[in-house]
Amino acid sequence: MTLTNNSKRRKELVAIAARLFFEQGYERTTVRILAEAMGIKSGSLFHHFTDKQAILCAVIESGMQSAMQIAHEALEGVQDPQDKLLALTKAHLSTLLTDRNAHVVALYEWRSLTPESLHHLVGLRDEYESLWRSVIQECIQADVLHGEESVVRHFALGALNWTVQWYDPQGQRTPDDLALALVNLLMDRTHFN
Amino acid sequence: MTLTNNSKRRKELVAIAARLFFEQGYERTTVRILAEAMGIKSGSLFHHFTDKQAILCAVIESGMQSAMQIAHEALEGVQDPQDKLLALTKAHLSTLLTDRNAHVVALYEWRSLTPESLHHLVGLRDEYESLWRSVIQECIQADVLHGEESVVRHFALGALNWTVQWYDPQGQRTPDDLALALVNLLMDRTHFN
DNA sequence: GTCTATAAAGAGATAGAC
DNA sequence: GTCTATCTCTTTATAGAC
Repeated sequence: MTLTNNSKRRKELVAIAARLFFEQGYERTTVRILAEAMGIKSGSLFHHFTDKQAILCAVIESGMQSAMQIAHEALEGVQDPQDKLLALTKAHLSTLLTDRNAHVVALYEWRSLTPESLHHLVGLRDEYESLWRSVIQECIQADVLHGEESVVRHFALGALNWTVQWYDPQGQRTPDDLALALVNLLMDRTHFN
Repeated sequence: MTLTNNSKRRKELVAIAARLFFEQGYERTTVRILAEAMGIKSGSLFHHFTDKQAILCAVIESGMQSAMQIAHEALEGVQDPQDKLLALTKAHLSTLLTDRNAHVVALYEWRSLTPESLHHLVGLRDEYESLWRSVIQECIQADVLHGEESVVRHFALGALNWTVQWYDPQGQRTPDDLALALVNLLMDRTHFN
């Protein structure tokens, strides 16, 4: 019951781990710190997860899945390519900056995964990137964006993923403001207000 | 002689540490691994550095200084705001992707610094960002870039800093190609070829 | 499912000889 | 400046009782 358990309790534990991995980084977060935050002793942790790395894997899986779900919801019913790009950008920043945990860990801590876990998760990552690929391709074909798709996509996602390094949730700008600013920067002249 | 030693030997050791921190991350690189790569025993390491974190500090300092120096050289004699932006972008990608070590560590491993080291290095970082601030401000005033300076700067640097996550040195694109692509993406329509 | 207790390994760092 | 030897502490993980 350890590997494929999606009980409410397990989700709580994964959420707590996500918060700590986000705040301190995976390597610096010990199993004792994790257990204490979960209200249990460190030995009990290994009843829920086979090892520490499995916790990271669960956090990253949860981060990718929530990013994917919110992105799909954001795109629902949207037709115009530029509107799609804005919606996708807002969705991405929303999971990154509002619920600043699992998605951030998914972006920054993949190096600590075992090859097996990486192999398991790489499909999710590719699925998410495919969403971006198709929307950016549409924008290029509609002539509102210019450049090679893969380069534009990597630059856009880089600009977004780096926001976690400088964004201040207490500041005056909302994630949606930032999304608008990026899309306006990438496209010729201002199209949105 | 440990703290303020810039001998050739010390620079070699810092360069080796930079490579390992870049490849495996700071936390996962043990002092034994460092020492082995340096051709000495782990005990000898502490003749050169007070502790492990001091090695990281030296690596980051070296990364910031080389980024700064190359940026200054790139800007020398350049007058046009767009040309300055392109030069600065090329310089940044050059230190990040060609000599893929100390500058990358400087960007990604600041969380493992002690408050004292951070305080020591934050001035260097601010100095480097000021270069970017002034060039982007010039571009906005010259009407070739649009938006708030700080937002544009963070997005541009984010897009650049994220390249280390996906750039393939064996691929067909050079760092200079990428720099051109980014500047063209940020500015209205294509200005450079 | 959680506890206590602890094994086993690895980490950073030190001391003193050469 | 490097070595050997080792200390001390922390880490992940396990075993068995409750």
